[in-house]
Amino acid sequence: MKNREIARVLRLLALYLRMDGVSFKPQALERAADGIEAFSGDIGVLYGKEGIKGLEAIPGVGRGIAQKAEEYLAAGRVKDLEDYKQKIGMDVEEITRVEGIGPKMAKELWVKLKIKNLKELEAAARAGKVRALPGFGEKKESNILDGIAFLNRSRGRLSLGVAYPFAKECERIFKESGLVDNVVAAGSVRRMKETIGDVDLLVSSNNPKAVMEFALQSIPHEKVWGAGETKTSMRSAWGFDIDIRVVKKDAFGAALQYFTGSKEHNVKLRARAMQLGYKLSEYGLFRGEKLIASRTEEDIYRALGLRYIEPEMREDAGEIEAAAQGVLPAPIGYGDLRGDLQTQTDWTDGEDSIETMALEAKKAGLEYIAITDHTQDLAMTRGSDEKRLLRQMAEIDTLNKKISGFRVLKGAEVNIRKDGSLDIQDEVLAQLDVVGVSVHSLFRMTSKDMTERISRAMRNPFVDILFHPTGRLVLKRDAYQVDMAEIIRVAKETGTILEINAFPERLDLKDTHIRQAVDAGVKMAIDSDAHQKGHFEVLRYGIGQAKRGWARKQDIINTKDVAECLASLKKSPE
DNA sequence: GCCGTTTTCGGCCCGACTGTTTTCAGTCG
Repeated sequence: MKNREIARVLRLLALYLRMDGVSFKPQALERAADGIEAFSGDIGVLYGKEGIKGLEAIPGVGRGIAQKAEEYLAAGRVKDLEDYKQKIGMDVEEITRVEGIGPKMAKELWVKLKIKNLKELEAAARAGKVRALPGFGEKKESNILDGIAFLNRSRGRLSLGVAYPFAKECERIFKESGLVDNVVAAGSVRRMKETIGDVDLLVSSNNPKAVMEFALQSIPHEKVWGAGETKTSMRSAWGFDIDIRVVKKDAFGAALQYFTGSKEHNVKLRARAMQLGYKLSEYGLFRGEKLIASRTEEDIYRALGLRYIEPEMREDAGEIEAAAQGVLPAPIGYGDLRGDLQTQTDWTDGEDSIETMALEAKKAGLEYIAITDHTQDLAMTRGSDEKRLLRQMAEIDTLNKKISGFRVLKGAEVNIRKDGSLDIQDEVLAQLDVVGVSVHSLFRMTSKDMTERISRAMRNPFVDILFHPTGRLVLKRDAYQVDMAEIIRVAKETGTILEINAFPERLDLKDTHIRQAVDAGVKMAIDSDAHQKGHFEVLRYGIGQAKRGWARKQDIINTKDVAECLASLKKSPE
């Protein structure tokens, strides 16, 4: 599956063109990259079947870009891009990851200082060489160092949204090989951690040698770190490391438990085993030489006197103690959501129509969605004012008469202004089914000001849900300064729902905040924040975080049917 | 380079913020 590789190539080419000051072409390339990434099929297969014409059917892809995709599929490279790489010896992808540095400044850094990578940029900034460049200055230089420090903290980690699909793709490749009894991507992917260091693929087979050979052939990779009889490590073509381990069928459960981690969970679990007179390892649970359990994880936990602990909860956050006392809550399950309370459409920055989104959500097994397009302050998304919002509401009424067995709710993602007021009048908010609010500007306030700003919005009697409450972007930007304990307290006091935004670059609330909200008895909603029809699948990442935060089905309002869900929102005053 | 209830050429999301400026370019969302 080369969709993502091709999208990456197109985006990189766009970056180089921007450095050269080329206009419009970069947008076209980026749009095409979006289209290719959103395309549900395998672009290689599509090309094999329908050729260039097939590629051109993807939104944003015309003749020119289709030919680039063709070139990549055939040769694994695109000449235009290789020429640029030849000419500009800077890792532009890496440099522009620093917040505040775009293609133009990257070019300046290359031309004037011959900076090739992050390390050299950091050195130059420390030496005070960056501030001297035109358009740069002291403040910019210090922001660059901050940005690099943030990147270093997350170095080498991938977002769950990138790693998970590839982990599943690897599982599929092995399943279809016919060589294995079982295959599971263990490690932090299985625990649904928000970022992933590497992927541990665990395979059971009686023919390890064949499996290892198959791995080297079938997983696209750049480099092999080591290839032995039962373990192969490589740097995948997707840019992260994969370990593939083969174990015997009888020991699969023990190995799965061991390689799923977390390390801290396992340390505590082994200590418990020791106290009970056992020894626990990746080969099984033993009493002396005698094997007690190894076939399944359930067998092992049961033998240790524990209720089964789901992978997402294995972080040594009190789960072993709770399981031992029989008070570990059963977390929400992946099939429990019945609705989605945040989606965007082509009325603003989404790509698909209200109807397309509704039909796709229905196909994904949901019973209702709220349409929550942006409001007027977000001019760049063509956010709605009151008048346009009313028109959209009328359109939704018409649509609901047309679709059966599904309900489209009228909503909005209303902007919270600097002083905590909203950019839509209360009279119109009163007519919406779901009012979400969120912060989209002025992130650099003091914690006190930001907390007051958001609290004031939550106190509005028409406001139902606080969307992505902390504003963080995974691996990209820290949360704004805000007192979450106070936000949770005000949510409880006002009956405001807190969102678990499932979009992998947000995952906001994060797991630890979810746990705090659960403890405080605050209700939450898991939303996709879908911007196109293919995005409903991200809900699983939100559910994963909810599990990590010990949220039960009853803590999440969109596990209920539409009537009960609406009843969980604030009652709009008459 | 794409695309078309503005349709085969001529547009392309656009306003706020930041840090650098003395009138603005670059970045971000």
